[in-house]
Amino acid sequence: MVQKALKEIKRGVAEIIDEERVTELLKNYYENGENYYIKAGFDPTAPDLHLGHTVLIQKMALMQKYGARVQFVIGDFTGMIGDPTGKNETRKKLDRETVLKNAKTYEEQVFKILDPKKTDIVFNSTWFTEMGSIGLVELTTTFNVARMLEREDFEKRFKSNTPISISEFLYPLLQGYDSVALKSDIELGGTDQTFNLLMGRHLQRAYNVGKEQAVITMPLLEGLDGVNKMSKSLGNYIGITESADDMFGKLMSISDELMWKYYEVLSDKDLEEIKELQKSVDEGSLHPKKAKEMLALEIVERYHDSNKAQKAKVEFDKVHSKKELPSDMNEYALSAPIWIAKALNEIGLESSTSQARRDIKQGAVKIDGQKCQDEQLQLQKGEYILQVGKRKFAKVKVV
RNA sequence: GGUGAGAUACUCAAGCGGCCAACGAGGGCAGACUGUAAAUCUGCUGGUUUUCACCUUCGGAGGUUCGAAUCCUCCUCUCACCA
Repeated sequence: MVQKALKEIKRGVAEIIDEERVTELLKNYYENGENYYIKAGFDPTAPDLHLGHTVLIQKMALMQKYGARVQFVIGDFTGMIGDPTGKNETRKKLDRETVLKNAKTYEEQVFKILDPKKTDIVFNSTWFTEMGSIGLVELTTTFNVARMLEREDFEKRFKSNTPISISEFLYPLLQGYDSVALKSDIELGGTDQTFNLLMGRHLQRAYNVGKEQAVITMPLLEGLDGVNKMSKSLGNYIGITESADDMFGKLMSISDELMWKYYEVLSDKDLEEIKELQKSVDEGSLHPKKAKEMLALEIVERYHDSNKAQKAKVEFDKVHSKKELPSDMNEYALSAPIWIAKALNEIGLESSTSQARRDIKQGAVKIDGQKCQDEQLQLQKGEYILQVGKRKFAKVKVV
């Protein structure tokens, strides 16, 4: 049992630090029915969860089946500082109300995956406001600058004389202290978090918590561009609250190479099964598009349902493969006569009339399926279907 | 605290009195090709009830000039070096 659980847990992870401890926890669960705590921290500023986050959350959901209780930490205190991982800009301060609102949004999204009965949502300001400045200074004595500079990005910045603020040094300490306050058994995070996660171990020792958390890191999911990690600010993400059609479409647009990575970290299929698929594609017996469709269906199903997923697929084929019109389009009413460029701008298909003119010149604009050649065209009374590029459609009634 | 350098469109980055709505690269959008892929090639990438025209943009505020992103003054902010 333990081995089977461990095997499933290990799937797709980047690294497990202290695997023995994980084994022990599982054993204890199966033999004595004791639960254990897994922790993961989330930034209170970005409540829009995307598939990149789900890699982590799914892993936690899986572990909930094997006796884990999830400590879902909302970093409302640490959020004020901003994680220096990567090149973040200074954060805006968030007021209490916004934080709570964001937390609510998290809950709604996260319980699509996690089991609410086995999840505790906690705010780290709870213990940090209690800690006080003396406590904070004590916290800083547990670590030294040289070790802090071992962190790769700090080291780089230090060597290149890029400023590092003291508060940035505080961040890993604070995040690590969460594990002390919560007495976590395991902490999960992305590979870029490794240093911060290990800090939890260090601090648990320093504060004599009586245990040291194991660390599980998950690979970072590349975004739709296949290069950068999935993030909201880069706009290369698939949000879990997006409509079935959008989700399906976005998944279909990833490159074939990226598809296999997505399979590995996002799909519930066995690794062997995925290998089989990949083999059939390589041999040519399975069209890569088919393989991608299966992936897209699986994921859309997870966040919607199989019915909607099927519909999204049918719709997708209709619009893109057969080049037919989508079944629902936004409808607009305009008064006649109206200049075509103006109309496109008004209904939001184009950002300006100048842009509309450019697109018309390039042949990107279609009216009722016919390329629009005349940028001066006036739309007279009647109903038209306007299209810009391959994906933007609208129905317009001119009266 | 002292000295020097810089601030240009989504990002990086040219331009240093008229030829500048501003080179180039990345990104984005569109077209061709396709599997709405990827790769590749091509075009576009301030705005305007209408474009061989007009209007607004080069950190901010003034000034010089027929004319300024370019010169001068002050301010704000960044960065580097020294202390």
